[in-house]
Amino acid sequence: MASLPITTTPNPHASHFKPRKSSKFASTRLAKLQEKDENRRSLYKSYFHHISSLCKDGHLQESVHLLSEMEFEDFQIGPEIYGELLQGCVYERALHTGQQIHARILKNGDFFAKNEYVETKLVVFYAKCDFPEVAVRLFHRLRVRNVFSWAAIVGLQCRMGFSEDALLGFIEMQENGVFPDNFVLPNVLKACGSLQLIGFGKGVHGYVLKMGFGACVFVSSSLVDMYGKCGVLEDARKVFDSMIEKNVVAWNSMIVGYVQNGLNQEAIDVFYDMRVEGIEPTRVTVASFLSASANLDALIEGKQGHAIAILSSLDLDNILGSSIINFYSKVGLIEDAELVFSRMLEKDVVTWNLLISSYVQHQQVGKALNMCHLMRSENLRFDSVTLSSILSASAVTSNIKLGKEGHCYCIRRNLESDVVVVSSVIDMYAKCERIDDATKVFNSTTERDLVLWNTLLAAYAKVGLSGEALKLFYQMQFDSVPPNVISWNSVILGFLRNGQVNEAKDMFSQMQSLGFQPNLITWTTLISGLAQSGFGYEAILFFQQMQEAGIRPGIASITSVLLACTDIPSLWYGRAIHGFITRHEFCLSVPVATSLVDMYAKCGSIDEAKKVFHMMSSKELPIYNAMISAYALHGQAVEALALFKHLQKEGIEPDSITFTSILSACSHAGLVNEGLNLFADMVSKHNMNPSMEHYGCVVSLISRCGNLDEALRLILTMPFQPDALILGSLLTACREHHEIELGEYLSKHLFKLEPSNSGNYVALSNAYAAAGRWVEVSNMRDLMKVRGLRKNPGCSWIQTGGKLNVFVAGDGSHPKTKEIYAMLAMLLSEMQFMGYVPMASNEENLCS
DNA sequence: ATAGGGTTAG
Repeated sequence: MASLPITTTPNPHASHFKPRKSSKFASTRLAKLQEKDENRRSLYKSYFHHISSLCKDGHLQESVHLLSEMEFEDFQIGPEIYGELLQGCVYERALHTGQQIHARILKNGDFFAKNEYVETKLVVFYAKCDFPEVAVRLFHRLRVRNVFSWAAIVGLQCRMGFSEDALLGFIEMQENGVFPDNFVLPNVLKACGSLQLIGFGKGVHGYVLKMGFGACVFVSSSLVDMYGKCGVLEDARKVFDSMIEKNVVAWNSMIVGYVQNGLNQEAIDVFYDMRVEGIEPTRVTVASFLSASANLDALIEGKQGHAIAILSSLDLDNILGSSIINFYSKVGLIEDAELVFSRMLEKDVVTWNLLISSYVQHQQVGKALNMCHLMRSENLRFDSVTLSSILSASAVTSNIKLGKEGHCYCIRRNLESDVVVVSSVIDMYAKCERIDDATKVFNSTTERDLVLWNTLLAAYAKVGLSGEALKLFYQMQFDSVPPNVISWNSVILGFLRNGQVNEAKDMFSQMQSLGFQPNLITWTTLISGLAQSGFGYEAILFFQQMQEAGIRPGIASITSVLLACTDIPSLWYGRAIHGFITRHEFCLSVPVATSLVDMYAKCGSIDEAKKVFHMMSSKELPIYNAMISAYALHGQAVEALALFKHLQKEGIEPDSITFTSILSACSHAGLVNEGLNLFADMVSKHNMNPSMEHYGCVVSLISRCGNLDEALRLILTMPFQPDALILGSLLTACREHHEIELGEYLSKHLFKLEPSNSGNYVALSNAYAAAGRWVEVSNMRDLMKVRGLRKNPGCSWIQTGGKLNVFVAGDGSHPKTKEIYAMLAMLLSEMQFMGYVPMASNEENLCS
């Protein structure tokens, strides 16, 4: 490389030597001297060659030793020797030795120090040793800045991350008449890449072609890399394809370019082409290929990558090792990730972080925290990535204590300036139901990226703060952060969670008209939200539209649409969707099978529920729970109890949901003793704290047997404030047992608790109806109207209206029979007017 | 000249 002409006269002082006397004596003396001089000169030459080859072979100390020998022999040392030594220091990155040589140069005076060759070499040396202060100072003192010193300084700026300065240097050297060569250009292109200055990069590309550097593999590989970093993969590919001679780096740059732009399949294709060409992969190749495999969840490819790494006996450094660990954790093979981790000799923060985040993502929070402790005992500090994982662990387990500790750590270590960390903090507070703290942290941030906005948006959406969510949605656009699909999905979810179905549908059509493609999650949000708000039929329609839009449903959309079938309820649609699942070869996973059992049970076909249940070869707790609950719903308490016993025989520990189902089975069947025994077992044998729901079952069990006082006592002694559901079940019992006074008392509370729950109004109306207090019944209906309560096919007004009809006026003897029929007929037409298709039971009730 | 990790929506 640096092949500056070496001074032809080894000793610079020799040229100043002039003989003064011309006598014969003098001339023999002169001849002797000249001979001696000749000897010294050849000795000098041999020293020089010796030093030079020692430096090239990396024997720096020996060559410095020779330098000392020469100084001792009183040789005048020329620039080329210092040059060789400094070059040796550059190879070895031997800063200290180089500084010693620098000192010797200075000691020898200006003549050497001001030599262009030596000066340039010093700049190159300090630059390559990443010593910018000295390198830049020496560079500025240079009288002549040649292409070598420019290259060194541009390269240094590039390495230090001062990309702008590197580009300014590139411009300045040209202004000074120095033409950038194939050593400067890769650095310039790297700077363009890291600044994503595609325009500048294209200009440099033009210069490359004009000056004929296109044939240099270093320059062309850098062009591929630059285009890749700027995201212009077509141009990267063009340069790559035009390369006559491609080395590994060129191939690697192409692969890396694809991976970094999410074109993982393309990266894999290039990798295979490279294999076909017989190019030996390097660690960079395999690491990038593994990234692509990890991103695609490509199990076979990734395993091949690991095998290639072993077969090519690439050593397992931090980066290759991390890539392998990353691949195994992304595809869920944690044991393999652990194995690679244990085989790595030197682990850094990234390696540890990978395993920690992998544990968190697979819900193994205990293991993750354990790894954190081990990492600390290895004297490695947590960085922002570690903290993101810890905060995420706190979020998934709703562990506010751990979350706060994590937040405090971030404050102490100044990690909260990292947007990703702040997003994790906000998400943690949101998931721990501290929405105010989440807002507070959000407001304290100055730099907000899309994910940060989306995190708070999602937090508001989840709890149904649709107004706040919408405000945030507009505010982010005001702050010139354009929303993405996730933002839209959150706004839609916010409306649905707040019961604003029309607004949600509105947002859905708005996003489409603005060119956003709804994705699987958008559709699932809508289907699930509609199903949960009692719009089962619409949910099914959306499910159908989703097929038309060419989106393949996921597990969540299938379970949601099955929930929609239970909401209508429609066995017909339920069966159709079951057929769809089978036709589209969805495997009968536990959540899908569970939803199917639930759907069949709630749509009235316990036999089909049983069929699905028995189809599952390996049964897990959720499906047992669904089946027990199915039996409960169908009043088959004996079967429910048998299944409950069977499940325990299988060694499966019942959970809180199991007890809810089995208690509700007892409650429906009026099995008071069994129910109370199970309730006692749950507390004493299974060490569970009964939830409100469990109390609810027991309350309804006792109260339906007519023991309303006992039920009320239980409500008053339980460790919760009674919720609407539990008061509602007592209210229902009041209706059945004609306890109007207690009913009215409970209703007052209920209307305060849940002013929009029509069920409560209906229950009280029914109690009034049972007592023949028709004025109150009609008052209740008006009250509902005034409060704007919705009526839909699921609204118990219609259903209980029907029941009421049978209950009170069934024999036609009641004096108000006619009015009741009129009211029911009106309800039915009102329902049809609102666009609902009446269910068979509505009409049946009316006819009876 | 090329290389590894963390955050948001059902």
